[in-house]
Amino acid sequence: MARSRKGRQKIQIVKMEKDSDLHVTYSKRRQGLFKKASELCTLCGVEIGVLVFSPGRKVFSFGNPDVRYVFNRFKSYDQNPFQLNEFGPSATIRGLNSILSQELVKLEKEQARRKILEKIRIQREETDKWWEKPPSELNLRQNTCLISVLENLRMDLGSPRFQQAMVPQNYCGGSNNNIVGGGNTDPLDERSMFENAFNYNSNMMIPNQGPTLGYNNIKPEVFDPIYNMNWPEYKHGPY
Amino acid sequence: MARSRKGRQKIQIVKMEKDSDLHVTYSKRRQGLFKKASELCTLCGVEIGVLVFSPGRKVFSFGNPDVRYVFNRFKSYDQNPFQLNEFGPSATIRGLNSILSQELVKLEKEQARRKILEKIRIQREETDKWWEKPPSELNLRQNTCLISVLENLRMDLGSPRFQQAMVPQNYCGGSNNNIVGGGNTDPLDERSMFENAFNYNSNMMIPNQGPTLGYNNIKPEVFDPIYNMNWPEYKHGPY
DNA sequence: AAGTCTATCTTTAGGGT
DNA sequence: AACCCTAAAGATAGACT
Repeated sequence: MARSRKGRQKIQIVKMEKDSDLHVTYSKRRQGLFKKASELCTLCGVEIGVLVFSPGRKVFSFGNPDVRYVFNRFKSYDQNPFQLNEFGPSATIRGLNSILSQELVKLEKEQARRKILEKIRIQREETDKWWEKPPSELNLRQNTCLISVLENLRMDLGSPRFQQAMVPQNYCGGSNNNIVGGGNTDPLDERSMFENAFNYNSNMMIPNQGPTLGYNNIKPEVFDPIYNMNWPEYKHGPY
Repeated sequence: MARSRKGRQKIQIVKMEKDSDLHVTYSKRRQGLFKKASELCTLCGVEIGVLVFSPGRKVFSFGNPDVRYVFNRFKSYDQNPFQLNEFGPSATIRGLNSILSQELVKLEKEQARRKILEKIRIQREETDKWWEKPPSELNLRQNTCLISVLENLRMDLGSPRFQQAMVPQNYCGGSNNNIVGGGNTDPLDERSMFENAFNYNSNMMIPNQGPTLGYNNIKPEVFDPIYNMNWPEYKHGPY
């Protein structure tokens, strides 16, 4: 109960040099950003997708209704020559413009739905932890996956980067502007790695009412990956 | 100089019903969101992509270094079976994991650079306002574009939605949850439409130092579309 | 539609546990 | 790393231009 703590200090908006501060600020502000996005979704009923690659090269996302959906919607705008290309649409076809994009949005929605349903179907069909089975029990797709993993492993065995990846190392900050840089969490901690592997949620807290889908005030065990994907599992490495 | 203006009032985070309030709040908060994203980029040196589809179905984006780049990076994570798939990577191939994703990131960077350079090349090669030329002067690509526009125009001429699009209308809010809804800006204002057509910036103000590329304290005439795309041109319809 | 103003709400830096 | 706490910084609702 000390009387005068320092309180918030003004900071310059420049790259933070101290690694531990950067960690903390990153986590706090990412959470803040997602909250703002969530509020904007709810207040204005808009669709938003946010992707953040942490300094540790992990992916965090916010999406309403879903990151993939939002970015795919963008992609079709991007590719639709009548809506937006580098020349812009002719003034003579402006009425067509809105119709086309409306149809595109409908189409996307349907396609996205189909894809999701198919994914769920496949997921149910194939049993858990297939990679732990003997190769003879794997289907073609799983075998192909395993084979190429082993191929690549063989090819990369001599590489110095592989040696590096095999010993524990912490995030190495400081060197800016190089997204390939940075390290891993301890690769010897197999349990946490294993848990990281799944599409767990990042325990995002949205204190107020969140967007239509995928959020609520409760911390769910697992976010529905259809509506929100946040990698990796929060507890084992948010950074 | 009235002594007591109301000041900020607390609001519930629920869909705003009054259309004019929603407009204002959307604009203010979108700006706030982008600023937060920008600050996070700079402070922590991370890569962020944000896409917002306004209630009027227009696209606004923030990206460091670029929305498309960030999404593509995400996509390769998404598709890379060793990094993140619905099963998760086997614990036995974890070292390979980081190497693969590092290589992928490098590859993406190179590919993105090539694409951008090619785009610039094409853009310079083809002259401005090609659609105003007689068809005989157009190249194959431009002609194909024009033809399909006309084809679609013919097909849709009878549609009631086309008739609608041809008369002025304002944004029609209220009906939630339907991204296909909403209207256009006045289609008779050809000048503004024409200006909208290009990848103009949305005059985003970033008071503090922005991310590495594409931002500064000045309001530029045209944002470099490589680093930031904000549609449509702000002055003629940000909503 | 965008900018200004201002009181007030919200976020967060810096510290502690 | 993930919480807590507090004071200050920052964002913004509401009103006006």
